[in-house]
Amino acid sequence: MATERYNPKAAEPRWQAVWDENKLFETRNDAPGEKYYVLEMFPYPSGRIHMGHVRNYAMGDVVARFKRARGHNVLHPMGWDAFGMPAENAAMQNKVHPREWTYANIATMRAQLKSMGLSLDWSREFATCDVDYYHRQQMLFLDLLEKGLAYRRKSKVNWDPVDNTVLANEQVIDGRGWRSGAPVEQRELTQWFFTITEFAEDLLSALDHLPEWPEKVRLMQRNWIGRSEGLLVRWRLDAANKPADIDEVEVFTTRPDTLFGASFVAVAPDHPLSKAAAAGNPKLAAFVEEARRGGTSAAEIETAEKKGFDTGLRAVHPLDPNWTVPVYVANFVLMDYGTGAIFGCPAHDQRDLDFARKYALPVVPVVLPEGADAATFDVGTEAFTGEGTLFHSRFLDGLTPDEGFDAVAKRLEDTDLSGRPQAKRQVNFRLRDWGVSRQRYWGCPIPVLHCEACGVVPEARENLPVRLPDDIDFEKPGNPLDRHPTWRQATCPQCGGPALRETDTMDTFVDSSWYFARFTSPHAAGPTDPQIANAWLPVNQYIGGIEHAILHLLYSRFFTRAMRATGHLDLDEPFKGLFTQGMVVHETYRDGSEWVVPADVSITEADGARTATRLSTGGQIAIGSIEKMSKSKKNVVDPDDIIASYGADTARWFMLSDSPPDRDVIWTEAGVEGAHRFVQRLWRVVSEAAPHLAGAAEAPSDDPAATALRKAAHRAAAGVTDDIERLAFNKAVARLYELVNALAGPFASLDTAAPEARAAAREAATILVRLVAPMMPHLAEECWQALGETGLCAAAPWPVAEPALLRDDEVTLPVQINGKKRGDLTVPAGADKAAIEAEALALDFVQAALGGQAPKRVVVVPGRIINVVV
RNA sequence: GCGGGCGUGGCGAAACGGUAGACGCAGCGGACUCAAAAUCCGCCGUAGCAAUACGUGUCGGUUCGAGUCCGACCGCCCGCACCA
Repeated sequence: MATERYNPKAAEPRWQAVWDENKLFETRNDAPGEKYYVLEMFPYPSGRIHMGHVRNYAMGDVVARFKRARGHNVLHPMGWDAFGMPAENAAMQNKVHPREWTYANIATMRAQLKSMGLSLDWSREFATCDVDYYHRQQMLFLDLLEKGLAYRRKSKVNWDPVDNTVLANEQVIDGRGWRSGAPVEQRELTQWFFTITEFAEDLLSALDHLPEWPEKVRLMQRNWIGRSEGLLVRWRLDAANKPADIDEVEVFTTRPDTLFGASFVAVAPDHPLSKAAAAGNPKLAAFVEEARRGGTSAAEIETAEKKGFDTGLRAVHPLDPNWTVPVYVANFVLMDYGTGAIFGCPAHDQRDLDFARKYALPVVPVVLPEGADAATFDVGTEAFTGEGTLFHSRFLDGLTPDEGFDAVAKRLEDTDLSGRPQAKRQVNFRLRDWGVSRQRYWGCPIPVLHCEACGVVPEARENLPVRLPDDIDFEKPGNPLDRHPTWRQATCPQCGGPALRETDTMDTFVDSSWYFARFTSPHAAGPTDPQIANAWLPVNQYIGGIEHAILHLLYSRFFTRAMRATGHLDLDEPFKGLFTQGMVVHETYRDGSEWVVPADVSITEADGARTATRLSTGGQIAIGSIEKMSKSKKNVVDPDDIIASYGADTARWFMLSDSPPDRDVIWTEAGVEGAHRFVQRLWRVVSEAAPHLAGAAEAPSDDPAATALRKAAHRAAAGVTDDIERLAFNKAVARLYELVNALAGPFASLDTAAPEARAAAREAATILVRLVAPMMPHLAEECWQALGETGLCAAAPWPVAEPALLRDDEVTLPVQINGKKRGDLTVPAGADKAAIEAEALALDFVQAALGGQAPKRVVVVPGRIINVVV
């Protein structure tokens, strides 16, 4: 009997409407069931969704639907990371207000997401540019300010000359702005900062307690935080020619054990000592000036030649008052790491060695590699940084570097030259405070005022929100808030006098650092309802791209701690489980120098060679490498097109099949068609069987055919459950193909089957449909209905496998001779080793291999294998 | 340079130390059809008619047994990189 083909175009909107009407995915905070919070990184409303979104949200939706079916109270919200530069760029290019542009994009993208049939709670939706949201963010800012977690200081900043704004260190990639790609310059500005460094130690050590995070991400964060243990050591300046008001220079070192190999001290160009020394030395002043300016771009700094200038000053060795070393100003010493001063031990640090060779400074090895001869050991052009034994080091001789570290620390901590210890242990971090000031319009205004009388004053809470003005112009570069005629004018909440508003807005990474908390009570008067937020958080499963491994995830971890400090949350870690999915990649096509979109390309295959024809011209074009879908290479496939021609279920299924979710998936037309074939096949198998299942008996019988069906279904249930639990969607997909393959034959002959066999078939069909439902929810509803099941499949409980059906009565074991498989042996499931061994040894081919001899050894692993060693 | 990951058919990939290649894509053969599409059945690592042999980047090791564990090397991908 032929059935109608499944028509997703009709079915998908219909089921989406039914779910909506039933408010199936609206989550009540007090609903029964263990809470489970699934979250995918919310999108930036750039205009349209792309395949990366489809993959991300398909995965999250599988988890959400699965957990819901398992009886959890699932929170699965969606919102918009809506502030940011592209809206301003659009405003400049198209004369459209950023707000209009943003909300129009949101409307488009919301409709696209809805067409995917995601089980989202849209009642909790918000955009970070909603006044409601940034109002709460301003409250948070004032709380942070009050607690000393936000502060203002003058600092060198990364200035993006194209976007005309400041960038955080994290936003500078290879010396270029992460968004504009322009070489970043260094400028000095007064900026707002969050004290992320206060939490450095905790942010680092807590990584050890995030077992459900990818090791890769934890490692990247560890490196970013960059903890190093060292010693602060004060070097007195030789009294002979020191500057009047500076007596000493403090250096930070992680290798105090190599102090006896010291041959110079170097300070940063910005160091007070540089300035003092340059005062009476025009040449030095010129060097300092050049070094400070020298290469404003970070890229230049990295490749810049390492240069120094001898100040003529001498520093006294902390362990020998009669030993002095020259003090240099060096362009590679950074003022904002450690103390801005180092001592150089050329033998055991490559950079110091290069420097010493260049300026003819002594190179004295003090760590002897194992096996080397103390009398002859010398470093050539390569510094020795390995383990060994200290020598040429007086009281440290014979110690290991670690022991030497401790010995020096002890000696200098105790030494008391001027009423203070000469050194102290210190832990330094590479992590810097998070600069959040942005000189942009389309962001959350920083709610402070500048009063001539009172200085920087927080806006009064009753005056919040500080709203963005609507009437702005983007005719000129720079920050439109700065030149707004009236917006800046305000009243000082302290003295009542006139004050000017801060015109910096917050980095958009602030917006995304707490949105997951806001979702738990999106209408709360404060930033969160702490009780509700604490009940939902941490997010059980967070899913997004690896590109956020440092920025967004580190900021969110900090913000969660900051929100704890300000009483809005009571936890440290926002995301218990993190999954970073791979990208969607596609072949590229090129017509001469022009990239061609896949929709304009037809691929033909003959004799293993593939040729591409451009549809619009009929000409043959080149097939290029497989790359991340991007507008620049035009290798993008629009999700709308796919959904229109195949349906959302096909797109979802394809995204989940084939590639493991953490790896890149290659989007191919053939793959999508394969996925769609399965959609139709599943529909055919179920819908053609359905009429025969209506009259099924209540209980399945235990005849072999019925049991085989039941076993197949229950095994798949156990396997798919396990796979989804581990986010191995590709394996779950494979298992479902297997199940359908196993059911198709028996289902085709149901018209002659006994009622009991039909009962087994019915059970298998309902299990199959429910297993498929998280991935292809519309098709599942359609099948569910065809099977005559009541209620919605999306509300049906997850199938539970019966353990009895997962066991076999008999097992077939491979029999190996000397580790090579030579045959099989079928034994009862519970057979003991001795019985199996006896049976195996009686096999013809085993006897033949033995040739009358006794086996050297027989390995029997019940349920696994038999290996006869002859 | 440092750190991490990965190398398995034509392709995407499976495989608690236990039958390598499940499942899908592509391909090949057949059925149905006037024909095509769709669908169904079968084949599909290499060599060989076959029995069989050889096969998980290379070389070595551990083991009754290695894609999996250990060592060395080769290649690719990703992250970080004046951090004292």
